[in-house]
Amino acid sequence: MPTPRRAALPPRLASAEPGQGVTLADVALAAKVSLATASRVFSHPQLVREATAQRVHEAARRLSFRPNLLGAKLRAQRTRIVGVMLPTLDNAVFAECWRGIEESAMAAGYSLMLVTSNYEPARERERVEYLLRHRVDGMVLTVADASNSTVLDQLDRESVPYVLAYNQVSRDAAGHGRHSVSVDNQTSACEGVNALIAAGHRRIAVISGAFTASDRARQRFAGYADAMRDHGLPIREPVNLPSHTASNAPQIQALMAQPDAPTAFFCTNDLLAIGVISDLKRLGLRVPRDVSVLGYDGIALGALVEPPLATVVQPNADIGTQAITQLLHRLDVGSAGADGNATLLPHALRIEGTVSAPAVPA
Amino acid sequence: MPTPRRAALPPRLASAEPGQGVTLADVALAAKVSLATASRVFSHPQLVREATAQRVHEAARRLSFRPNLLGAKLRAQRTRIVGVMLPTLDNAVFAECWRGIEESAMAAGYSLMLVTSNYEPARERERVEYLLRHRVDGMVLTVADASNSTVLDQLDRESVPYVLAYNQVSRDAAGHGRHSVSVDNQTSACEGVNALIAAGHRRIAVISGAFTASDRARQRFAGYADAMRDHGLPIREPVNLPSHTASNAPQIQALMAQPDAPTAFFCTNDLLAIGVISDLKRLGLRVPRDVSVLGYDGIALGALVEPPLATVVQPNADIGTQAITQLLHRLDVGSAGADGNATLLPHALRIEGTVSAPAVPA
DNA sequence: TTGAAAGCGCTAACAC
DNA sequence: GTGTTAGCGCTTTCAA
Repeated sequence: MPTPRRAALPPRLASAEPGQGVTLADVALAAKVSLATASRVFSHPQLVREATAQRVHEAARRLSFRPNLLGAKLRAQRTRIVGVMLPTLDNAVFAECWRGIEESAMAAGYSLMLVTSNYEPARERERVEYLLRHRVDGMVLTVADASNSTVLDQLDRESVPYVLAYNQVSRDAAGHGRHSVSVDNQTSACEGVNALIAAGHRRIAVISGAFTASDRARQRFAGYADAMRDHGLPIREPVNLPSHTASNAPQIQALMAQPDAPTAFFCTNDLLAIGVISDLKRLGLRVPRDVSVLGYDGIALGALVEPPLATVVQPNADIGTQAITQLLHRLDVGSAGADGNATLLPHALRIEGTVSAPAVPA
Repeated sequence: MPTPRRAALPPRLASAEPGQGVTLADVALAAKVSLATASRVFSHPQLVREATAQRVHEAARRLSFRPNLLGAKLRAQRTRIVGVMLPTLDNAVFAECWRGIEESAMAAGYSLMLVTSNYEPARERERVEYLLRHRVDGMVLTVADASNSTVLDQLDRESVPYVLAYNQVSRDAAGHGRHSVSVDNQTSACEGVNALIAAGHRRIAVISGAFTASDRARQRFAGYADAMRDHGLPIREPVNLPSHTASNAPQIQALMAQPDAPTAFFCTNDLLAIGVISDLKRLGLRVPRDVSVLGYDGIALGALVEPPLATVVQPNADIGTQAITQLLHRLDVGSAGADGNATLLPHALRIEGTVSAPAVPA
């Protein structure tokens, strides 16, 4: 029979589970110190004498004391919880990013609360409100469109610290104070398309996710346009595909049936690229022999398929790590007033596998 | 200048942000009701007169009141937070599962806290302790090995409600009271391999993740063994690959160089299968013409590649949905004593694409 | 270095 | 229906 704690505790379930119901007060009592001292042992060890701390630790161990973070958070008016909002985990880009975030946050003693927005602004608002109710100290998020986002406006208004991941805020936005961590979408996309051009392609089409759902897609298309313009090549209208997972053979087929069918595709993300490659294969076309395909993202999976996916690589885990690190730094140091800075992480080009010279040099 | 709230609030930062610092007491004051009534308006609306409720809502709106969940949770001794521990999000299986979990939990008014264990028992223990400190009401988790898991033992000991996802607890474990939601790994794997055999294959090899890191892998191998034994075919030692992402061409090559090289591979997960297919292609082998490959998981990506990945499909989002639903039901109804029940969800076979008859009928 | 005491924001008896 | 009151578990002045 477990030692009965406390004389009588009517509304509390008399649990036999260790840790359950054992409070800091119990520990203090057992260690014959005050509640305050017991608390200090855990939050400000340097303020308490070594011997005393030992006694408290010992008592805590004996009672299987497990701190109730709720009490601490409520009182401290700081939750040490960071809210994370990502569009979806179904795209490996964000799953990889999460890994970076989780690792760094845990190491820094912060907790996380993850929500996904599914690229929908309405859901973004709902989820952000949810995070706010949990009194997260700050947020790391990727929004559909950073340049026109009601959630970001709200966060700014309420001065909730946050760092954007993947969304690249324009440098000249003049003091909106938005922090972001991303690659340079436009420049990197431009370089990718340049590589396509260097390989001999002149008829290059863009397959993209919905522009409204992703400012990245827009920026990457702009990079494509830059490259084409720089080389005096015709800029084609992008093909906006709604979803990653559906087969879009019809659209691709229509494109390939035209007399000036593209010899290369630039897809604004890797998942799209993988789908396009399959669609091309189903049309009897070989990649890269008949058509080249360039993706964007650098998800691990791309290196796993054969031929490996040519792509513009962004450091996904790093983006997460950097974003959370910057946020935690701001939270800890409290440089809330610091002006927004857009961190640009280096990207890389992986031009191989699904990209080669066009069959018939244009 | 914003209307100053409260006479003086020394330690509190006089913030101009809406919602920040506005408490239920402020709302009660503004609505000229007691704190208790204000609280009831939100938690037990049926206990308060309509007109009063209106006044409170109005005041809340005017003051931009945002409930502080921390206070509620601390007092209520129920957090309405569920901890979720998954091995990794890098495998789409779990990312898809998360979607199901998030959707259902949000709809039911529960919050989530996600952690990943990376298949490491040590990290499982650490992360579970972390969740426990947050006083989650229960957990949905996938552990490396459910039949030998210190975290599960701990959870049982502390009678923390939980439901396993993917881990399939043996039915005859006699009252350990473990709840789980999964497909029948062994049976489904057996069926998959049977399909391979039906297609004409007799030399079938298994490529698997580390058995120690996944009880599912072991169960699926057992299913393979069943099928082979049933047909009087030789059971081969499994090839255990450490990671999903690395190329394992050497091992595959060695296998294929043998005189009795397999004509088909059964991979215990889809990611592995995709890697194996690439490795085979790099060896100059065509899939499925020269070698067939069967995966396991049914991740969306598998249908996206060409040829589509033949696989044993499990309902990933459903596994998440069911697991969380069962847990929430237990939390709400409180049938804590109910004996563990292993829910088996239906699987499906997708035999096409990467599986065909062997080139040289054995 | 330690203790006493006052809450953080909210809910839930218990009265009226 | 509504108000009064007593905390949930913890941190943190302020004194000693």
